[in-house]
Amino acid sequence: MSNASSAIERFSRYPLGESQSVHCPVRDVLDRIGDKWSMLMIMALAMRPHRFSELHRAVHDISKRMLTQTLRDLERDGLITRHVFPTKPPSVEYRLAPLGLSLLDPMASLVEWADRCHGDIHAARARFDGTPGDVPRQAVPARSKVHKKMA
Amino acid sequence: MSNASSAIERFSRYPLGESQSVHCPVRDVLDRIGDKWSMLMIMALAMRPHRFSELHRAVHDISKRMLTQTLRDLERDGLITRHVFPTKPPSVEYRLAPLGLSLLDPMASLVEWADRCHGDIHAARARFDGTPGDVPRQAVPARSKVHKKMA
DNA sequence: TGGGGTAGGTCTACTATAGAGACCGCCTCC
DNA sequence: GGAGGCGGTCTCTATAGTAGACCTACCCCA
Repeated sequence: MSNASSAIERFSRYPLGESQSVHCPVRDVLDRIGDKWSMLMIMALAMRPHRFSELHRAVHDISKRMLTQTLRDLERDGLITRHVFPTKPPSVEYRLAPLGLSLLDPMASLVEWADRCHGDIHAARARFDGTPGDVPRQAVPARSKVHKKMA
Repeated sequence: MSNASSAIERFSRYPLGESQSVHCPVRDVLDRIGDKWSMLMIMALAMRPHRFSELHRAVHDISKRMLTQTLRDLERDGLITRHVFPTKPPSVEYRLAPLGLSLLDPMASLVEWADRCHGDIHAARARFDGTPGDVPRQAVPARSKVHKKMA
C-alpha cells in the first residue's frame, strides 16, 4: 500500500512553492514538528506523561527557554496538553493529546528509517568528505573581490 | 503492524538526551531532514529529476544560498546525486539516490498525516490564541513589563 | 555592438532565531 | 539559614538563515 510510487503520487498534489505556508499542509506542519526539539518531546511524551523538569532531564541539552517554547508551541497546535496541579510548588504535567498520539505512527516509520539508514548516511558523508574538490563547483577563475555597493 | 504502541516501544529504545547526536540516529537524521527545505527538495525530486533553477522555481521562496547548501547537504548524506552535463552553459541535474528513494515511504506517511490533521491543528491554534491568559503561566505578580506574551 | 536572458552558483550584509545562564517566588529538607 | 527543586522568564550573545548583488560564459535579438 505505501510504496514509493504512491508517495510520489501523493507529493504531486502539493504545491511546493507557489503558495504560502497556510496553503501548504506539508510546509505548515513540517515547519512545526520539523524543528530541532519537537519530535524529541513527542517521543518522550509518547512513553509516559512528563513534568517540565523531567523533560529537561530527559533531553538534557535543551535550554529551558527552548523547552518552554517548544512545549508551548506543541500545546498551541493541540499535540500535547498541559495540566497544572496545585501542589505546594505547583507541578505541571505534559502529556500527548489525541492529535499528538495520531502522529506517533508516521513518526515511527521515520524513526525506523533513520535507524535503518543512518549507517548508510554516515558512510555517504565520509565518502563525500573524503573526496574534496574532485567535483569543481564552478569554473570561476577567482576574479578577486570587486568592491561591493557602498550603501 | 505500525500502531501507536509499537511506535512507543520503538521510541523507548532510543536515548533522547544522554548521548550526543552521533549516538542517536533519530537526532542525527532528524536534524538533517527536519530543516526547513530538505523535505521540500526531496518531494520535488521524487517526482522527477530537477535542475538547479527548476528547483528554485519550484520552491520559489528559498534563497539561492540555501538552495545550494541544502542540495549540498543532501548530496553529502547520499540522499540525492548531482550530475553535471558539459553543455555550453553547463547544466546540473539533481536526482534522488536510492537512499533518498527509501525515504519516500516514511515521508509519505508523515505528509499524509499532515494533510489529514492540519485542519485540526489550525483549529487548535485558533482555540489557543483565542483564550489568552486563562491559564496563568506562572504565579508571578506581574512585576513590571507584562506587555509581552512570549511571541 | 550591446542589451537582456539563462545557467549555476558565490559573496556580503543584515536579521531572526537559538542557546547560555542569571534570576524569580515559593516551598522543603537538612 | 543555606541549598536545592519547581516551572518558568529575562537578557545577552552566537549562530543560522535571508536578501540580493555579483560572476563567467553563452545565446538570441535588434
